Amino acid sequence: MIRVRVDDVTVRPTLRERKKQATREALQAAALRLALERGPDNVRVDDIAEAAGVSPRTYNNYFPSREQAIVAAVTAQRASRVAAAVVARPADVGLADAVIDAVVGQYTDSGEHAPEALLMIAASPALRTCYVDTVTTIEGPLADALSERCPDLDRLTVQVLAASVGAVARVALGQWLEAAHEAPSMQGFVVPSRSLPDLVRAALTPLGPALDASAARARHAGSGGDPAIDSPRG
Amino acid sequence: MIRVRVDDVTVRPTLRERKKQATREALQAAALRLALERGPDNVRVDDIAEAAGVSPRTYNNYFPSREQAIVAAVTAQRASRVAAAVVARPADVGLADAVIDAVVGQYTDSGEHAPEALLMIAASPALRTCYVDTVTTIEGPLADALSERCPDLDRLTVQVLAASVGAVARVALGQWLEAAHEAPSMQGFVVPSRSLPDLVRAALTPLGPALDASAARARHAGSGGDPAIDSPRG
DNA sequence: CCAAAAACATGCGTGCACGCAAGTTTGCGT
DNA sequence: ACGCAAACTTGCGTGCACGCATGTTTTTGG
Repeated sequence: MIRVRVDDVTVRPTLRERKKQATREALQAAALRLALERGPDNVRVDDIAEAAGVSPRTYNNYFPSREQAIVAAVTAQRASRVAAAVVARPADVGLADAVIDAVVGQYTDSGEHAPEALLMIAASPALRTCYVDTVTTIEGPLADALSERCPDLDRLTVQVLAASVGAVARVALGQWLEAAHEAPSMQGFVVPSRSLPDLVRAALTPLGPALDASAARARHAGSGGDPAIDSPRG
Repeated sequence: MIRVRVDDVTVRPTLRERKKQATREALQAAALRLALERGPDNVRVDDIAEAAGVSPRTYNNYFPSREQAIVAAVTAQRASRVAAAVVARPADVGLADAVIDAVVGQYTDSGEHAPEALLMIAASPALRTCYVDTVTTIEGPLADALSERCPDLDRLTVQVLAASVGAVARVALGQWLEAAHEAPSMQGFVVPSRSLPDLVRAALTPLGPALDASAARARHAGSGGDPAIDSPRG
């Protein structure tokens, strides 16, 4: 049974929320399946809506663009997983390592999804752009996770750090997809395609000093400072 | 006479390019003027096209969305100015200071544009989103500027740093616009609106260590091999 | 268990982005 | 000066995102 944790109690979602979730998942699944069958350009929103058993208008109540429905099947719940991974790291590892490992971890075991879906996404510019843009989804949850791990960090700083991590992940993902869809023998010196986890880690590494420096600064000014207004995402 | 500098020589743009630039500026100006006159929601693309003397279809050859034409009048050339400012800083100032000052500088003297335009943008969610998204434009030129300033930085690192700066500027701008469009008398503890340059500087500050650390690493690993790669943790 | 209220699904109409296939203008070599 | 090729503009058709009004389902308060 599906439950979500809210305010230290697990509550069963209402009927309404369960139905919405079911519809959403049906749309995601239908969109991905049809896109894989016919190719991304030969799928109309009407087809997806019909396959999911809802009206075309309802489709747009769930997804703001056609591409997002296709991509969502692959990226669902990634944001919350990253956030959970950040707070789950032991408290004695540095902030930079915690964040980097958490993000990298989400791209190592991505094998649950059909690799053909990633190939299709890499092949279509529109889907690639949409897929890359979904990484910004992690900013909010990641900011919350950073606040939970370093309560002395002010809100602006956590937003800044979360946005940076998101942007960097976006760059890494973009580069990887670009390398993945191009012919493997681009004239050149650069290695055509590193493994995605390695690329993500290499991309996030330059950000490490910023994360650790912020954490250190927060520890210092921590117990003396103003009781800042840090209500998580109100 | 308008000239652009390319490869150490100033060349006069061809007639074609001058016309394109004129059309683009006409569209920008018309879009901004009509939006200010009637309000952003009462301007159709046909109106803008007609006011600029081109067909509606041509409009979309220049701008991929209606909002971008309005916003472009305010944000034109910002990217290249930031990049130029970065490389123009004396070589003895640190990379972090150079970048932060360059970005902050672009938001201090923004007074050339009518402040009413910014108010309108702040008031319309669609325009706000579009305006905030334009800061990603600086990523490319900024990456080039970073490479020019620190030639030993590998391409991935400069892209990562540029993307982070862009993301942070986006956060700062978003917060400022959010604060600017809300009622000025939000009863509360938080200062309703810091000045934009101060906010941008405060937002970029946590990123400083990452910039300086990358510059230091590049300097010291200088003419060597594989930059910015950590051994994968254990 | 029932009625009022809130949330949601749906149909319709509008405006917009963009591919395509013309027609037109500009650039450039001879 | 001439003519060809490339680039640009334009009209048309299609698919999509979304506001609005309406009927339907779920929640809530008694």
